[in-house]
Amino acid sequence: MNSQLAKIFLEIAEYLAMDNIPFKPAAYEKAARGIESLKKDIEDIYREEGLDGLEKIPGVGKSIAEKIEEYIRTGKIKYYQELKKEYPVSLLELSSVEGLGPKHIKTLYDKLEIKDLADLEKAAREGEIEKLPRFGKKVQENILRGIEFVKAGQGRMLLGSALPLSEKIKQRLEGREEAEKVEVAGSLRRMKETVGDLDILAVSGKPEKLMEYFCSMPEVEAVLAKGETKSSVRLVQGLDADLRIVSAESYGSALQYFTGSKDHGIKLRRIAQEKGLKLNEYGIFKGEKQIAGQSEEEVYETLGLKYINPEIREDAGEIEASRNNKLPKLVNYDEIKGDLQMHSTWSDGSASIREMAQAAKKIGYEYIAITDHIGKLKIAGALDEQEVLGQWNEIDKLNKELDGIKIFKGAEADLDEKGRPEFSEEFLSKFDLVLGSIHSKFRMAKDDMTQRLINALENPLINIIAHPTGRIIGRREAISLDIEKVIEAAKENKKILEINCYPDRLDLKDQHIRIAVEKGVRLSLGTDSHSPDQLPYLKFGLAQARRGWAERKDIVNCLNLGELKKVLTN
DNA sequence: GCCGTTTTCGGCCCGACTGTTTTCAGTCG
Repeated sequence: MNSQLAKIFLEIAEYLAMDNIPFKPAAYEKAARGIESLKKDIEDIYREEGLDGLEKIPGVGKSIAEKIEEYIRTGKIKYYQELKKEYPVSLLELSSVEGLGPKHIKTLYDKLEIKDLADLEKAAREGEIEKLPRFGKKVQENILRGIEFVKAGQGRMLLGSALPLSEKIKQRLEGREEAEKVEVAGSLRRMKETVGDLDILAVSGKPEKLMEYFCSMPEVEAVLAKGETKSSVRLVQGLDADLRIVSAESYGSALQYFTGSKDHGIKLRRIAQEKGLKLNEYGIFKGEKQIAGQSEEEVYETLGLKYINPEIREDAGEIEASRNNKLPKLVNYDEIKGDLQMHSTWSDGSASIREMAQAAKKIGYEYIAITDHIGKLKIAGALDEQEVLGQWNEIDKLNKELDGIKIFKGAEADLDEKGRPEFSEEFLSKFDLVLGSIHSKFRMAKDDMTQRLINALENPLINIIAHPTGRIIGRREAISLDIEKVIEAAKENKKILEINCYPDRLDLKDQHIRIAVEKGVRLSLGTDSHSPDQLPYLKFGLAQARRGWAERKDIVNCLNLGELKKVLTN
């Protein structure tokens, strides 16, 4: 419901922009972003708090709240349908083509009756588009290229894939003598779970040379735009990358500007205005004079703010917290002492327990939990009781033999439709820690599913709920769940919720983490590694934790061995 | 249409690049 509504409002924004109506498009876009980043189902908000609740959503006022109400009640929004009637075009589909905006789309419809991607492609191939006023041959070619890109289904890339790619490009640029400084900005620096493109910032005394190199890197498939300070390329990996070059005195303000988020930046510039200053990517200006901009710290300080970590720059209260000196002290990577979910060859992993433990020790961990699947279900080579005994035997031996790393006897127990672990209670009580997780019956009704997890949380034999919402980014929807009730149940039963670090899971996600943190529910980080090379996935889960405002005290992996044992036996 | 340490009206972030034009509209982030 949330993303459906967000899409409708984005489309309304496009319609209004087509007619050159000022300011309203930005208002609808902001409302769409506000709805998209909600922590709760918008239907629940409406049911519990009515129109007043809706108006509390950032960017939503009286008029849009009423439209949301109308949609929840009738499944339709009259205003939207009238716009749609006037211009029966697939707006979001068309505007997903790079370089195609509302004005062009209007012209294309008015002159050529182009309604969707198929119409667009046909007209472009037949050479109709270049004949239009203010269009030309190049526009037509760009449209055809853009259509290819959309059709290739290239959308956002997982953080887990984009981060290594950006590192590689960063290293390439850093290897050039004309590059004085290179940094990856954008949503990647904010460590969002997926990124739409790579934003790279550089300081250089010879920008032309660096631009030239950037546009000719082996990863570049096509150059979309090339200028003195800004270029844009399409990478063979199916992602766009932008390079912006600024001078050293503008580095901080440029980094701030290109890191975003959009709403965070807008609010900062408003604050600058209120102080009679101007903030842009080149610095903070008092009249013509630059008074800050070398470093991000300086930019925030000049605006009367404490430095804000990139992960929480979402205009979700961080600016107010910064002003009042109430920012969280975000959990750091060097505070992590172990990994609490991984698999071995005993179930579906590809490495032995010894190999996993040795790799973990090399990272510097104090402990790991081996959490192979157990139970009757044949998923992922689940162990039966006899096999569990064998595994414990091996873990006991390794714990005696290996110094400096403790291996916990863990298990990932499948939860049935009532939230019961499918394994004997006698055995479960002997594990050091038990993860309960859902691997089947993903489509239960919301109330039943919520109760399923609450039951599991009330079970004294279960310590942690693993990947609580079951989503797989880009492939599987999260289970239908009242997340607040689940978090509440975790609190009441003093249980732990997992942040699964696997790049396509990241579950709980940032917004859920923030609710858990606010309620004081403890969280665990588990990579769900199936081989040693996956242990570094921890940083992706940690990034989500930071995006959810988690501090050291919120993450059980920050406890030392003794402290953690105590928590697990409670 | 939204919003308020200039509050219920009058503002609304800011600049680079492209392509089609001879000064700028459109798009993007």
